[in-house]
Amino acid sequence: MKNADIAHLFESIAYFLEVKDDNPFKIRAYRTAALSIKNLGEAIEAVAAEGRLEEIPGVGKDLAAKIMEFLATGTMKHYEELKTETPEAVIDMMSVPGLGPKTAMLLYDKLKIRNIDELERKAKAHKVSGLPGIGDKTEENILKGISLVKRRAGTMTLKEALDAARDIIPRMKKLAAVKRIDAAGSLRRMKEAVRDIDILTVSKDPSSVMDAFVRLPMAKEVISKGNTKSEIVRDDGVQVDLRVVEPESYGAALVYFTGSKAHNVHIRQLAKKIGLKVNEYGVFRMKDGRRIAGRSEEEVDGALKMAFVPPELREDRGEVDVALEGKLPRLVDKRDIKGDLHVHSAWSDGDSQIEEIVRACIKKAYRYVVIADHSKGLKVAGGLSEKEARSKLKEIKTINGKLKGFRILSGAEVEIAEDGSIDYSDDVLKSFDIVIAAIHSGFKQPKEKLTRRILRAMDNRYVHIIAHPTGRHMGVRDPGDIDLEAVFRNAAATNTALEINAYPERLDLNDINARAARDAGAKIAIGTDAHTMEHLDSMELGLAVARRAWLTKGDLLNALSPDELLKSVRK
DNA sequence: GCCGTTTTCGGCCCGACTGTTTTCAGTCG
Repeated sequence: MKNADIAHLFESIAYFLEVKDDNPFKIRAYRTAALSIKNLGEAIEAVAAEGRLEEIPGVGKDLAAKIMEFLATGTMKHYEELKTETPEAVIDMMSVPGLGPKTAMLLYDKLKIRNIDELERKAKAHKVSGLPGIGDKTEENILKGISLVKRRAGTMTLKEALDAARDIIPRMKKLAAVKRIDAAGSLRRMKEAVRDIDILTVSKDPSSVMDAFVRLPMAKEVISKGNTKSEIVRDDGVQVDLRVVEPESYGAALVYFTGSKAHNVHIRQLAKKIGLKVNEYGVFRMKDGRRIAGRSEEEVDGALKMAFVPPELREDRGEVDVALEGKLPRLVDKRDIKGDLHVHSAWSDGDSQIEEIVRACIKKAYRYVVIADHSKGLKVAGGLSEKEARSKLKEIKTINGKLKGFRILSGAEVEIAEDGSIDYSDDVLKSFDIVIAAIHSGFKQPKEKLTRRILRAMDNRYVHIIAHPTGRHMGVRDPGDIDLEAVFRNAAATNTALEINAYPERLDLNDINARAARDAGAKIAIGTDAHTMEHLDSMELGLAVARRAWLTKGDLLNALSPDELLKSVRK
């Protein structure tokens, strides 16, 4: 899939044009197109082959031609040209917060700065202050920005962000001055990767809230502290922003600070068309400036004649139009989840005995758990021989005999070999309730081979679920080069479910792919891949991916009762 | 560069903050 490559090229072009001080709307057009292509649920090669490029929102004649050019030649002339005429140092410097194209270009022109280290040296030597429009303050801020860039390890996982927010929000909630408090931003949208944490509050006494915030024990550094907005950096480098608003603006502010930016732009355009203006303070009538909504998000969406859009959907992936029609899906909910479809026990590489897992799952109000230990092919993870697998089945039977209202489903996470065969014989496979097949080696194989392995595994009538289909590990390993559309089609055709693996660094399938898989007719299974009892909590993350994929409970195996599940996966 | 139940040309979301300015440019979300 070349989607990410093309999106990246368009984003780069946007930066180049910014440095050239080109038409800002043209720059926006490139960014819009890049986002649209990232959000695409299918390979852009396929869209191009069918002549549908201009159906992609934000892609017109020009950009369609550039995409075709890239697909045919592997390069884009416009990009290459801009790249040679734009100094790399300027693009580098723009990664420093507070440094935009204008200042970066100025620094490059006047001081011939070649990289960020050099910029740091010159700023420390006070060579930056005194340039036109730059004083001591700006120089100081550049140094602050550089230290921030150096410490910031890109993004954190959704789990890390949730943990950080859950460390801070309860402390702030205890303050008498805090009337309401919510996480906002990409964290509230439950995005798989989060850059900083945005928190929104209501208070009659903002300054005392700000004081308490910057004095939090985990606040290592205070970036800014104002009356309504402050920013801190935690000891682990995570930036946390806190804002205070009036109660009558809380809903509008929550919409605004939750984003996404593309979603906000879309609803503001929409508002304009019907004579309204939306900002972070409310919804206003254009003709007399009167506020008609703002206290709650429902009120804001309602004023725009939209159904309430759940935060997870606010990515400008069609949710605005569907909300206008009042046809948003009822997203799958925590209460719909009746079981975990992928848990490892101490039989292979898990920490816990089956009985302990059962107790933990009963606590979560589940009705079943699939104990899916590794198979003999994955020796490093203590994969079970056929004989051990039989002993495990016996133990499960014994424990099940003692349980009421809860059931252990016997499972295995089996290996998909190089040729797509499975490392247990059919006789062994059919003794399990649920068989999950997975690739654990050879992710870098060529697309055809990798795809064929998965397709063949799905053709096995005893394989019910494909685990972590793309094999990605955020920050460690990119997704394998796989023809996902072929996988989705075959999943539907063979009644093989595809997993949303809820392991924090996996989240695989991701939101976009899970939605495309469902649209292709595939069933989806959330599995935590838990190896410890804490890992069972990752269901929350898998559920977030499912919601961001627009899934309803009818799309998820986890929403079925044990009996329904066993019936549903039969081939 | 895209886009069109107000348009194929003339728009394109909206506001805050900061710093360096005497009215605004740059940056950010």
